[in-house]
Amino acid sequence: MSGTAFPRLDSKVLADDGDVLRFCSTCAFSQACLSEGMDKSALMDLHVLVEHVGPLHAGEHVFREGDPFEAIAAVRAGTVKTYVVDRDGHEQVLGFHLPGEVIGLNAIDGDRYPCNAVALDTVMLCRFSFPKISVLAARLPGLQQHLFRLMSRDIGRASLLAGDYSADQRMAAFLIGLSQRLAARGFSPDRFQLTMARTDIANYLRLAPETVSRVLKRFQDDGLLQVDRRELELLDRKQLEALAASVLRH
Amino acid sequence: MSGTAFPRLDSKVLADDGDVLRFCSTCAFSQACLSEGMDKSALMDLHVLVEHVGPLHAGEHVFREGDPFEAIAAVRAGTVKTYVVDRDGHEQVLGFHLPGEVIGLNAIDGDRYPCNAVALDTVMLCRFSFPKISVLAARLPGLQQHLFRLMSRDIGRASLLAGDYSADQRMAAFLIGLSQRLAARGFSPDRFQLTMARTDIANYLRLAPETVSRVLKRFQDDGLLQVDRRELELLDRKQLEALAASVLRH
DNA sequence: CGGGGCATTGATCGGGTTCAACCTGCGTGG
DNA sequence: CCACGCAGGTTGAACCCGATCAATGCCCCG
Repeated sequence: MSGTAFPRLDSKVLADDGDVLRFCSTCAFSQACLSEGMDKSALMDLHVLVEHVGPLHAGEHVFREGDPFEAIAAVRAGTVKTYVVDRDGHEQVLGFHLPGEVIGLNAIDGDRYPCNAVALDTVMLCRFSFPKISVLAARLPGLQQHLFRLMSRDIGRASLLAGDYSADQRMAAFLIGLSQRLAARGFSPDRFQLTMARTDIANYLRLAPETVSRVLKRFQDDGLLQVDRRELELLDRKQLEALAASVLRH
Repeated sequence: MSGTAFPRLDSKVLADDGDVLRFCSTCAFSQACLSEGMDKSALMDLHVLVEHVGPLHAGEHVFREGDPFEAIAAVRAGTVKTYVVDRDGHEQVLGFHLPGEVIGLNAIDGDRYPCNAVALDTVMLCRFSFPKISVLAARLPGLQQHLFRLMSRDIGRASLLAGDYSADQRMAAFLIGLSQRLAARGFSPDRFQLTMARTDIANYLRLAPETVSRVLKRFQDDGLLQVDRRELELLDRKQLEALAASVLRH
């Protein structure tokens, strides 16, 4: 459980190309590239450099801070938490990564990962060697464009939570954001699981765990949502969106 | 003063190639590309698509939120502030951009600029058409790599201030960061001008302007620095760095 | 049944905001 | 040349949101 999963390559899923393609047809990264103007043969080039990693189980690390940077990865299933730990041992959660989202982009500047990435539940990944995908991106404008966009999006996303918002605004933005991202991947936007612990949410939103509890409770009392342990249902999306608006900048 | 400077092209500086090169030899963007493994002829390709913009004067905008995105720009001289304004009119400062730094990277995902960029003093820019530089990046691995690194760096930088740090830590990190970036561009790391207003610093650090005043005063009383209006001298770098350490993650 | 980790709830505390007044340098016009 | 105005900056006092500390509750798993 303290080992790192990235170096390991689950080679049997690479047994034959047909298998790879079948697997990868569900990989959102490839699909997004397609929509960015890549043709079928280009997609083949992309697929041959994919390594399928997983399943990883809750608590297993994808990579750790300081590991040599070689690859980015697209989440295919599950949730990955990225975080850093400061010298006094406090954990700072950088983000939660759902299926279809890419991790490791913040490592490109530098030869080592600047943060940890850990599976919160059972996680499947597509791993892309960064040197190789760089070379490929030079040949495939659609891929280059896609990478540029992904990184640009992360820059914007990172500044979102930097604002000085109230606990209510932060929590609403977190829930609405989660809902939207899940919806984009075909999951229900109104009923979903919080795959992360309260303390993780708190660390991510820069709040105390107690505050997370209280805000969720108040939201429930006010009829905005229904929460039971990690099961969540959004009841008044309008009002939550209104709260989240200034954070998400609609 | 309410117009946008980006569309305008100061064509006379493009009169002949020699002139462009002379101008651009001071452009940090090109220099960084060189160090990223680009050869001389590749640099020429880069230079022919540069447009030199400026001088812009304090208060003039480089671009505004919602403007169609066409180009990124490297600051050659002066300071550029990027910011957004939320619906209730509160300004949120995203960053200050010194000579050698690139603005507009967060616009790549989307066809419009997601923020405003304004000159804080007299500013000179190198403007790079993004479609053109993308095409060029596909031919020049060094350039592609450089763009990837720039964006990756911004992702990391953006999450820096997202942590919940004390006012002292934020201010120290701001000053040390500024000092380091100025030093990297050949300016004095110990004596420099705060080109931005106190309220800008406050908005950037998510503090009240009053807090910025008080912290600066206390730092001065404690002998950490000397500040007079916008003139600043760092006196005890060690201690400031110690304060800033957890923010800057050394 | 017992234990341990996570979550909730209550009481208190404190850093930073807010509100308000005042200061200070500088440009402007009489 | 000085009075005025004004924007940016500073200082002081009260307040408030969220943190912290402490205790209790609740599941899940052994």
